[in-house]
Amino acid sequence: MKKELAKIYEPALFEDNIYRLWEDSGFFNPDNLDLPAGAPSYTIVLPPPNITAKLHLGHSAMLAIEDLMIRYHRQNSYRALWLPGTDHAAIATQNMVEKKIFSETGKTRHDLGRKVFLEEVDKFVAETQATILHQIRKMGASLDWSRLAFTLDSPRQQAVQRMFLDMYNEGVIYRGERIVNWCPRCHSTLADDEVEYKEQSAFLYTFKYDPNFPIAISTTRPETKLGDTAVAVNPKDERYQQYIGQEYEVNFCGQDLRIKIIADYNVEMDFGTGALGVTPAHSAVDWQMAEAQSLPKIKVINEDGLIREGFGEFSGLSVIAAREKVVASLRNQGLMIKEEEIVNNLSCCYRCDNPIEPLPSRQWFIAVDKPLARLQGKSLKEAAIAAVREGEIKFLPERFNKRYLDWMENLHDWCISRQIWFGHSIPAWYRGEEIYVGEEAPAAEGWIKDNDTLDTWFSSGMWTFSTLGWPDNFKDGIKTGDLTRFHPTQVLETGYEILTLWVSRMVMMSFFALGEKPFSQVYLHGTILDKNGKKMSKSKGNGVDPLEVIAKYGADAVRLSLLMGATPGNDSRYSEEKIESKRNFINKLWNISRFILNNLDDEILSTPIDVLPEAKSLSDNWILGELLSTRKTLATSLSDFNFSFAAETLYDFTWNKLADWYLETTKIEKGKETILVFILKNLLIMWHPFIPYVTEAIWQSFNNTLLMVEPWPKLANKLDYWINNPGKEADFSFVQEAIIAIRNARSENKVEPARKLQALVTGPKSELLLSQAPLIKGLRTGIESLLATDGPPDGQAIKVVLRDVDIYLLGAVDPEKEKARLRKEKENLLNLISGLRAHLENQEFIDRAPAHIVQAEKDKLARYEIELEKIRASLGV
RNA sequence: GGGCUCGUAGCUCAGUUGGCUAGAGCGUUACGUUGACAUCGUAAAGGUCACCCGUUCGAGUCGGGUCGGGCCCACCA
Repeated sequence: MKKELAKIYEPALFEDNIYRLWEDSGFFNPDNLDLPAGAPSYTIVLPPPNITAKLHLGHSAMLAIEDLMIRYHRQNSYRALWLPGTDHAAIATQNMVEKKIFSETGKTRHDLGRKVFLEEVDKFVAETQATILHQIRKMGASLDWSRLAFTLDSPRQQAVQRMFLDMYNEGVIYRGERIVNWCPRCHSTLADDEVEYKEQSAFLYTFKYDPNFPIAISTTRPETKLGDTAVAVNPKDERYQQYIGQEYEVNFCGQDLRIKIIADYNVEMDFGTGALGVTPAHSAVDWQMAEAQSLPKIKVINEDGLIREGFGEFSGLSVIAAREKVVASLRNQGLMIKEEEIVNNLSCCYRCDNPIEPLPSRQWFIAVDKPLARLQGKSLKEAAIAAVREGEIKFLPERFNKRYLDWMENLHDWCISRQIWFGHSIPAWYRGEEIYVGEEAPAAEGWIKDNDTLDTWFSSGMWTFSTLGWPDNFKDGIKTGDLTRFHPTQVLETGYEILTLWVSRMVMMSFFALGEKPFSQVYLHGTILDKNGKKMSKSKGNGVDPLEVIAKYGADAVRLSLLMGATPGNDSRYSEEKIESKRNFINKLWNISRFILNNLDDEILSTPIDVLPEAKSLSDNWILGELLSTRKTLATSLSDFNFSFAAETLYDFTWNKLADWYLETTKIEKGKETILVFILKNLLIMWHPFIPYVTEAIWQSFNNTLLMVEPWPKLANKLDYWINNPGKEADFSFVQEAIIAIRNARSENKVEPARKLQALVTGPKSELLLSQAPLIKGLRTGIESLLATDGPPDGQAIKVVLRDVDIYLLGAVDPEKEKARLRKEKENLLNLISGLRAHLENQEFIDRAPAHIVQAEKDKLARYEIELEKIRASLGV
């Protein structure tokens, strides 16, 4: 039974009910879809949002794009799985909760203790997670909630522990030292992106270690020079060639040092003296040089930012105090050559603003260069590079291939341990110098658990397979269950800013665990900026709450506004006007449907959808051709990830072709019911992945089935007929141009309502129109001759008629001007033709270009030649 | 410093491997409608496609350079 549609579409009245209807149907879960056994899978894992805060518009855009892909494939008989989840975001979450507790109670995490603090974090996580899941549902996202995951829930914890053990046993995970960013005040390490650089003025001191040392060095931190073991120069620097490889015993401010002169390309020749004192223990770059050259590493500074024991008068001093003392000593000895004030970047803690101290520290690492038997001798890095280079994994836009490969090729071992409390624990135990790795502590006494946790990207790197039942679904190298059916996934859709942080890690982790890629295609979306092109952020207060705009305009309008005008990898701007215009469109679609449904009865509505109705007039022919070519464009643009273009094509068809023209003709011409119902059903099916709510709401008013699982009708063979039908374009322009002609002709008199003319002029009722418009005799003859033609009308013929009509009606066209225009056009065509001929005679082009391009060029040439003939004829040549 | 990217109408952006008179939405103006449509329709105005040079029969599109935004990475010891 058909239900009456209201005059205005009010999203709030429908959305929640429809979401419930979808969810209750069970079809979000691909296991419940009625599909043949061999149906291909289509899997997307949702990039798990951080549970630090509620979602913003960027997330909404992500959801809109992914839901579009999933719904489209679900309709088209794929085993479509979209897997939801959230990320524990270790550091970010811990900071958030620490701040919250501190502002509420004035207590730090140390005051609470590890256990109580983690309970607080869990409370926070539960709250935000509920908010986030609610927001996701409001967007209409068709996620399979039965598979909901969290990077720190129990199945994921088991997976992470197992991964750590496997990697450790394979020698991929090892414990080693490296320079970390240490905040002496917070007593914790900082990730590279938590370090903030601040410009400050500092003194650059140039001096010699002692009078017998041949080279002067420059530094802003003389106190660290107590730990120097080398001086590095650029290998191309002629000044120092003779010293390279030599070793010197020096006494620097009372400390005996052994300094080797080494060559390294990282040294800039024109900075300072072009010679760099290498302090392996207190500079990341120097550490690398020391590793490369096997230099000893002397620790000078301790975890409190004080000079360590064993440095005589300097021991126990702060770095600043030690610096003053060293400088004074150098001045006294006459070793100081130059002191100049410069501006440099100071590394600071993002939390407390204090300068950070690079310190060596024992950490857990993943060896990215270790050859692995399970990867046929390739290292993780090599496997991850090969997958992209050989095209197994593709990026969109393609330019991110380069960024990925550049980053991968320069990748060093990945430090995975973090000195924070919230996160996956490290399954390692220590007793003195002994290390044991395993989930349970060894039976013997005295073993102490590793206190650190894992980098959050360790667990999110496993996201594509930890969510599909790994490791239980992976026995003896063979995938079972969900892993067989859904891995590798088809598409990873995410923001380009986490390409290196996340995407690259997923590739390595998947190759290690399963020996296969995690996904085939990576679609990278841009960032949603505010109206002025600025990033949205809490501190600026320019963020937009998706729930608010959904409440105001409906989820469909928000989705469509985020999909249209957004291209992969490019940022797009948010504006409320844009949402408003999409809201208006959705209402238009509602009213188109309402208009059609009001003119139909129940029987016709049950017409099978895969029966192409018969076209009885030019306008029928035209609109069906447009519908089917729109559908074709839509399918190709969707498979090319050209979402914006897909939506625009459909939008243009719906509004400019269907509503503005065809529906108007049906107000005059009756008997279009079967065509209208065919168009309406197809229209709703095609729009559904973009704007699921309104389309489902309309569909439900006259169907018992769910639009969500309504397949696109099979019309392939018919499609070609309509697309190749040359009448389809002509009819439209013919009508339009006729209207213009009529209006121009009658500008002095009263004008017939344009839309009536539009309708009348196309069909059998044109007689009526013509009798009312005696002025347009030329048009009449034209129409009559066209109507008399059998078969599809010739577009060119229509154009010729129209030109005649134009000239006749206006009487104002200067024949000379027209001739001049034609001459110019002729000139143009001649140029085109000779160019195309030359092109086609070029053997290189014929050999190298794909066949369809060559054919297209040939077709073009043929068209131009025909056109040229016509112009020649009208010029009387 | 290295790399990437963008510059098209007042604003936000399309422009599908170079092709006929460069498009859309919003905004502006005029006229017409208000029995599918918080309207809607028809039209108008508005662009040296940042600039220069080159390749080509032909450049918004390809190459080189200049200017101006944005992003990423590295980082001055």
